[in-house]
Amino acid sequence: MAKSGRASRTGSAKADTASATRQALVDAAIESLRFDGFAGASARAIATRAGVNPGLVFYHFGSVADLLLAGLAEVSQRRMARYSAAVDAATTPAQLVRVATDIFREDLDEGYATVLVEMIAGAGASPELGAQVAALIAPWREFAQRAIEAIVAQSPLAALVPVGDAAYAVVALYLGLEMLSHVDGNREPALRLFDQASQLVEVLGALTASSIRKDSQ
Amino acid sequence: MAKSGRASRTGSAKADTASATRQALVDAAIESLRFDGFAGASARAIATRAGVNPGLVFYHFGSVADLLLAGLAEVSQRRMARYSAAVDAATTPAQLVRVATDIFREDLDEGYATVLVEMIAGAGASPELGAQVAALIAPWREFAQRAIEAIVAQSPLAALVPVGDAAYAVVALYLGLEMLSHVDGNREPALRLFDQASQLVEVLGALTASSIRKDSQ
DNA sequence: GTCTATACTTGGATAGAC
DNA sequence: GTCTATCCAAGTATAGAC
Repeated sequence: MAKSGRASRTGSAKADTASATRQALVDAAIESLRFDGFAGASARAIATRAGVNPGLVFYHFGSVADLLLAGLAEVSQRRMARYSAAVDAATTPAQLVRVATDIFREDLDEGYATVLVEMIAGAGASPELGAQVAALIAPWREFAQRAIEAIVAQSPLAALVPVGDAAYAVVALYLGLEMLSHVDGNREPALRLFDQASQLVEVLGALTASSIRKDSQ
Repeated sequence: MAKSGRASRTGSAKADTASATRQALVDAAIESLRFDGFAGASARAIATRAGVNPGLVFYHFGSVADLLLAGLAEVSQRRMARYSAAVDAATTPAQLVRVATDIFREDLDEGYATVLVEMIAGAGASPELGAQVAALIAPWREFAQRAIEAIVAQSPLAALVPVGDAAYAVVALYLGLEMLSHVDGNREPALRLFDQASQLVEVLGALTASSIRKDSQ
């Protein structure tokens, strides 16, 4: 709460019904992407979930696509805050991967990953929408790149694969794991891979530490 | 040609117009998934591409979803033949990865990967369709697993990650790379990763060979 | 058996009410 | 400024023509 509270440009005293409607529509758009998919996320479907008239989609957002983009932007923002806080709190690479695993599990269970996948797949047919979705996921590539840099910092691994390419692969893997686990109705194989990545990082960390010890002898 | 030629159960001499219609619809469904996306692949859109009456979708396939599944099955079958032949021809792991890279490039350029991604993402909202799509991609997981087994055979790597999980990751990565490269309109980063995988396998192959030599000394 | 014309439903968008 | 009633286009599905 207290996010945008009252105080719109109209300064109306009547509890800012407009921004309440906007927010209800954005929340409903997210739900609809999750449960109806991009194909089923129509103005009617979204408005029904929000409990408002379908016309309000167009009044407040201009088009269904723009409302869906607002939904994706909100999910992206919420999750970026979550991931950022977790990454800042982690002190070792192994900790970082473990905490990322927990948040990824949330992404699967709460449908955030589904929203992202539906928007990317749905936007493929439209160049304009595609470009806007691409702009919204670009920060995630950068975020992944920073996280990877933190993991491989001062490690001989850094030279093996360019971190930009590695970040690209990590984001791609994230998307693919969501798709497979969602269509299979089974998230276990995906989570197992995260656990294995966690172990791999621990092993690499130990190797790097010992090689650094050797170097400084 | 000469695939099912004439000779339907009716035995009609008039060039089997029915199966020609069916094939035109399946081909159009594939095109529509590729260019219109799952959301845009309506009976009308597909029938227009095929140059036939929309009602024929329902006469021949019962529903749009079933026609789309037929399209996916056809793409899957065509590509499995292509991949299988290539894998059989490759004699070394490095060759295998290189040849897989070439076919993956085809998958991106010819839209086969798009068809798969659109169907998986589109099927997410419907449990029935989801299960059918899952059944169609299961053979790909098995195929990936066999290929990975061939690569890591007699290698110490085999013990690091279960091949089933590795196959799951490879398929997920394939799907994610298609999504990212499609939405970005740039396939280069994805192809670069394949090249790097190719180099990695060559390095691992050399390491394994030398360790085997050592073992047998 | 194959296909077309058409009925019916849902979706996108806006003119006008409040 | 906010919202609703309503119009038109597009989608699904089938009854009936050939």
